[in-house]
Amino acid sequence: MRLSQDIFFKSTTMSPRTSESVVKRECAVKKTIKTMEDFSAFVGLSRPTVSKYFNDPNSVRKKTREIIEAAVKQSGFRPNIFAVNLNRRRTNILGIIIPNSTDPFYTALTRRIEGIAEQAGYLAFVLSSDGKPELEERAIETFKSMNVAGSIIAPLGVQSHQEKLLKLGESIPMIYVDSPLDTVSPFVGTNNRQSFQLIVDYLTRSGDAPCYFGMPPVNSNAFERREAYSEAMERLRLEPRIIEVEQTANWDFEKSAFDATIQILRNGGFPTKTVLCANDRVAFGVIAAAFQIGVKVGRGDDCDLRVAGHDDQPLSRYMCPPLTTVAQNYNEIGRLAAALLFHKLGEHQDAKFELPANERILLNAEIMLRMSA
Amino acid sequence: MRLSQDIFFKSTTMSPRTSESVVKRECAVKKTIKTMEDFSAFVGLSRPTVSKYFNDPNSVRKKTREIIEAAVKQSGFRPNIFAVNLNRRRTNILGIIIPNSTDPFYTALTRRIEGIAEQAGYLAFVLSSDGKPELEERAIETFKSMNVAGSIIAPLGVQSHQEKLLKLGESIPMIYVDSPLDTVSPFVGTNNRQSFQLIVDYLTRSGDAPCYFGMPPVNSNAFERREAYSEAMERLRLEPRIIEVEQTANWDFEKSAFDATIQILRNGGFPTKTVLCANDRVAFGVIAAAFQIGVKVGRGDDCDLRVAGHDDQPLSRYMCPPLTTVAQNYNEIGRLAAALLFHKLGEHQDAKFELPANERILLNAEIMLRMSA
DNA sequence: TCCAAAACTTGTCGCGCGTAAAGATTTATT
DNA sequence: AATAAATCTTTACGCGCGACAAGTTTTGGA
Repeated sequence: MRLSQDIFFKSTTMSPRTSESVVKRECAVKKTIKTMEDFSAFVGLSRPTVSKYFNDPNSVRKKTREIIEAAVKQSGFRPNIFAVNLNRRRTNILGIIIPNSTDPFYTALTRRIEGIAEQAGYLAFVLSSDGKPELEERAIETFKSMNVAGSIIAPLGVQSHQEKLLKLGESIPMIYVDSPLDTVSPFVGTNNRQSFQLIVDYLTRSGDAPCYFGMPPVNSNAFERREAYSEAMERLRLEPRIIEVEQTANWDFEKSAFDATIQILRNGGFPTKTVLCANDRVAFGVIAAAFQIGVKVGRGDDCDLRVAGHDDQPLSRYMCPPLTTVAQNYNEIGRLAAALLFHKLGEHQDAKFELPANERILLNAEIMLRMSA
Repeated sequence: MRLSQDIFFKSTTMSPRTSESVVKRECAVKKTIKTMEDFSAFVGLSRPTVSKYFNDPNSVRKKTREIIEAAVKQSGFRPNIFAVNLNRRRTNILGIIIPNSTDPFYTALTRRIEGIAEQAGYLAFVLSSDGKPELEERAIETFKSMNVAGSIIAPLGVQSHQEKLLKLGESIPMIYVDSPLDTVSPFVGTNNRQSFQLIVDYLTRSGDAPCYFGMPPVNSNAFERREAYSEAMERLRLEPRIIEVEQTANWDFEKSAFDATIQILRNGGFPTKTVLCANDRVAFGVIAAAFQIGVKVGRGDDCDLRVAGHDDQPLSRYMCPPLTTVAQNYNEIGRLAAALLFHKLGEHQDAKFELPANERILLNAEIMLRMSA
């Protein structure tokens, strides 16, 4: 055992290599171990070695690793995050920005990414732009001041301060999810064309052709999905019927859809007996309004209206009636966004990862047939 | 103007006090300002003065403040978060732990706290324990390694590693929300006794006395609410009727309630025509199951079953039928938790804040009468 | 047994900033 | 105009750790 003698408590009291009583040792642990210096004295190794371990456990000998791990378990020591990241070439922080922290779609996506990040040794820091471009900008600046290793962003789209985002993108790798910022930046999301063709096809075959109930123009999906609907309809040589909705970037989808539907149903109803909504939350509003007006939603003979959504929110299957929708694969979106980011960071990927040349990934969606349409 | 001459770009090229062309200045900005040293040279002030400004803008003269603020706006400079927090007595980070990141109740609460924290100059770091005690523990250790100034935690309760939490509580101020960790730690939450008395009273007056449909035992609310229901019933000299549900700590409330309800309705139905659920998400599951079985939910004469919830989730009003429930005031919970924390941190409070001696705050809930009961 | 490679050691520097002390300058007060 | 108070500047240190260099010990293979 090679222990320097200048730290009083070490050799006999604290080293896990000694066989002192656990009680006594734990006392010492609680009182003293604050820094990696303390900790390295505790384990009886030099600080650089311990530092190496924390940066890459495999960079030290197995025996050494086991000694350190035992000591970590015993003392609960963890390197100070600020000190670690102050002096690193690249921090181990990932920045995530979502536009709405109460929307289950984004929280589910976030959760997935957090998990992957943690496994890869990164800490995910999540900020919400809360639908406001200025908050999105603030979040970006926060991440810049944190020198994040990379960032995954679900942008506000048209409202986003594109220059700022692109400028940040120059200094750190950024991946966009959910809705693209532009036509060239790395992106992972759902193929709206495919998903809307899927649902339009189904609705058309099984009943009335759908009209389209849009979402507020909060991001580019609002436009893309409307276009995708129109294309799918034209492909079937049907005339698209788009319901005009309020064009303010309001994230309270349910409420605006509810209010609009009440108006519509009181003034002659929808142009067709089938309504395809831009997303599930819009559909929730439509269904609730129909219920309250007394219009029966569903695909039975006794029903007045079919309603379909898009996204497959966690609650969609528990609606009355359960919502027919298209499932966005947020697990895959999260996984691929993380994979794309790690690829740009030069991280080792477990599975073989085929990177599309243009760094843009569009995932297919899956139709969820339920009772609402 | 007192500018040291040892930094080439300063006086003529970069100082905002000079009247150089904006173009030229912006070039300089982009290229060079990385540290507070750079920035202080840019504004033509000393670094300690600039440092003082960032710690408390009011600690410098108004004129100085304006100069710095203009330069901040122009350069976008923000002090490196890691460096700032490495050397501070107390960091400006608040740690928030919630048990489920996809539950709108917690996300709404979190959002509120984030906003308040930001206004007070703190950065809220949110971690989810995802229902798992080991993740809750990890989160605590992460916060410890970040030396967070304070923490707001919605604990897993019985499952929580109480010792760890209490140990952390010794070194940093901690406030518990939603469900208490024990009977003495600072806490802000809803008064389950009051809220359940409210809804039980209402349900009893307006129809059948309710039976109680519990939530999985994920935290102490599960027990407290059941007790609160029983008390409210006994007060009315009615016999409590509690439906036995699966006793695993499963956060997929809707699914477990849905499955259980299907079973119940197929085997003779509920003991009474009114079901009071431990929370709204449970009620969602019950309502969905009733719908699919063909049992009509609502308070009309043509209805078979009344269902009430607790919490007033954002979607509750859009259920079919809209859910009668009790609204937890998460705005107030968030505000008071933050206020309590800031009080312990010795922060100045805007409004007068009456601190209860035992640091425990129970808020009354408000009944939301809708169509489901 | 010997030797080179691997793994460790000691020592030092600096990341970007907070903080404190001591001196210089500006501002407000009389 | 003179003086005190407020505000600034200069200088210096250290937070906890990553990174690197140079020296020492351990390890494993022939």
